[in-house]
Amino acid sequence: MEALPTNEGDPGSTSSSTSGAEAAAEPHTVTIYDVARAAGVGIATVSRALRGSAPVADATRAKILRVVDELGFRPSHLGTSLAEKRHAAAGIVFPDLSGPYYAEVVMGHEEAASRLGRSVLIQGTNGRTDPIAAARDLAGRVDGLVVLGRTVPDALVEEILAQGVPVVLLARPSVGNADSLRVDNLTAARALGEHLGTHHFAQVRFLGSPDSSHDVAERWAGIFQGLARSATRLDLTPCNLDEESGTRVARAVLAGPDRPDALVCANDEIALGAIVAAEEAGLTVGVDIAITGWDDIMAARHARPGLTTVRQPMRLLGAHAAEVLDERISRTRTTPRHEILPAELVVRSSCGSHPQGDRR
Amino acid sequence: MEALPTNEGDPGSTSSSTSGAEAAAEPHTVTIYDVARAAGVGIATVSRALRGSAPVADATRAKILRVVDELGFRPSHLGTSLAEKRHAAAGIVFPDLSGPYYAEVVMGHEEAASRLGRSVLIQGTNGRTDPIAAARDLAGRVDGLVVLGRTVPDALVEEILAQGVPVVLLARPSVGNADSLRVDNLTAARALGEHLGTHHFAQVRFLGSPDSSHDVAERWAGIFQGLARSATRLDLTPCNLDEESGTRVARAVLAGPDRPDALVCANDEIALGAIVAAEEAGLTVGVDIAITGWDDIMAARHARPGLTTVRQPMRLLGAHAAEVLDERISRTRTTPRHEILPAELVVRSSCGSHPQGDRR
DNA sequence: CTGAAAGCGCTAACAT
DNA sequence: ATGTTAGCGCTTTCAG
Repeated sequence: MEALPTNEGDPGSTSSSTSGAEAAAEPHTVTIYDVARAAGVGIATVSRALRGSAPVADATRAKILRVVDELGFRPSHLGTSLAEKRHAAAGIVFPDLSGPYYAEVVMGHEEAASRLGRSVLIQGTNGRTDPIAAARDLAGRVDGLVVLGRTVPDALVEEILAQGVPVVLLARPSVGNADSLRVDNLTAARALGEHLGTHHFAQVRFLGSPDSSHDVAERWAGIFQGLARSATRLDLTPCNLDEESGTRVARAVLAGPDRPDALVCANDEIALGAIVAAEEAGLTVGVDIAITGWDDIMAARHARPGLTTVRQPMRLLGAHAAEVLDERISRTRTTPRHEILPAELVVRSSCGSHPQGDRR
Repeated sequence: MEALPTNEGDPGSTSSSTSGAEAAAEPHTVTIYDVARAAGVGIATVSRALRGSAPVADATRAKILRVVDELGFRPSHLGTSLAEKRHAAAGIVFPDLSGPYYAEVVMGHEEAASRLGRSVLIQGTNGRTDPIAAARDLAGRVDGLVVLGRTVPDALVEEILAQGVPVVLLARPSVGNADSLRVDNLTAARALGEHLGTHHFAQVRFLGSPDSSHDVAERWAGIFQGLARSATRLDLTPCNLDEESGTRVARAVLAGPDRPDALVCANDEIALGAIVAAEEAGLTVGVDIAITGWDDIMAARHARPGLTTVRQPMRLLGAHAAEVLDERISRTRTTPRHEILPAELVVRSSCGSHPQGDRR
């Protein structure tokens, strides 16, 4: 297996031990006082020259800039922030096992927030002993917070809002006067349900736990509605949102009584896991059994058969959250905004239908 | 005194265990002074009671805690940090098109850093107009920085180190006395090369740009070495590290003269893109042509045929960086540490070999 | 146009 | 054990 030689006995000793002398003691960080003194002006003038908050004589400014450059002065963010009473940063909290979905949303957010001149702090709530404390702490270090899913309890959201920190809720019902962004799961789920109904499946099994997340609840409801008119039977088997759970649960479902001819999974990871289980059981996915996912993560389109799924605009969701948050932080808007982004049904061959956008 | 419930109706009320007086429009954020006054003590005592930095009489502490609760006091991170001269945060910079690889590393880092009591700031350098400025800015907001790839120029790394901010370099040659963490690309690449050589491929084509990244350079070198003893011919075609480029470049390569019977791609995304191109060309991957990737991202194992690749411990890389950085920040260690983590060759069927760890 | 000085909120001596 | 008082580094009146 992995007979890969780690590395030689040689512990990276290599390294340039540098000249040891210079790298060591940096006694005094350069402050605005140092610059002022060296330039023969007051600190206020330095501040003004650097941020252009007030007119400064050209000569003075030139001198200051030169000194700044010579001394390598970098204004302390801490000092600035304390004085300005703002962090120039936004935070984003995301839950549990962070799969591709959360990662995409976070990255999308970072890109947009960065463009808006705000740094972004991320905080997962995985193994955190106290996720509540972690979220509360984060709230104290940012000018605005994006909360993904049900990570943070409503009470805490209220508390954070009361502290004056704007909150944007993603994929979760609104709380207080927080903004919210969601994807139209219901419509897409209904479309998926109808699609399956049209193709005359006899027994559809939903893999997922509606009470574990609002998103999943909507998907389940939509599927239910979409199948309402057909003669299809619809059942539910609870399942966590990870691949391993998908495989395990699907394995049980396929081995049990009333074997369904379609597995509608709450997300792509479950579906990909289910595909493994189906193949194990000797079934040909897309022929003997239909399997669908949700999200359209990268692996969904590379799986064979291609996974029929519902595409969520993950990066956009994160990016849009940054914009919505920005309006609140900059007080451009003070009333809550609630938006619902559309999701798109992507039919590939895992559900046996005529593939569309699939390459096989 | 400051009870002026002038604001419009129905603020979330519920909230804290407060006496309800200050719930509405709080013009004045609760500071340590407010607590001290309300508790009839000095601010130092409040500080001591809250952080346990010195003994405080039980009665006093109790009173303070009660007041803190009533007023909903939360120490300002800004004030604390400025006084302590530390941010209690680490930063991580990652480059260009952030695919699954970077996301995994970042998430792994977040989890470990959080566990070490440090928040994490992320900074991509995608569309940033000025990535250098972005990185420099980040450096000013953290106690330590992780730099992924060649995002940040050496000179800037030196500058940041000189500011007294420890830096851990990931997948990149060390600079100054920064720590570095890398994956043993060379050994794994050699193993892959040998594997291919053993299977008697006639023409191997490497898809990737060795001069674009140190990692890619090592992979190319390793493949070269691994194939040295066989009669296999090895060529190189430059390619960016994304899927679309993979498809495009592979398309050209497969249509051109000297069609290779094996494509060794610099990462999984290129490989997945190449698979698309191969199938378009009517080739059966794993039979007519071998295709291999690098990283072992999620899609690699769900692709059909399963993608032969080299698994990088992505999350571990990020997590370990947090630990290495922590030693520097806490000054537990002052000499640079350079580590090389092992990578693992994962043979699946995309290279035509007997699958291992593949489900088909 | 520029300087002195008063904060921003908190920690940590230094005195009691 | 606890209060007083300096900072931490910067922004911003308030006076020239």
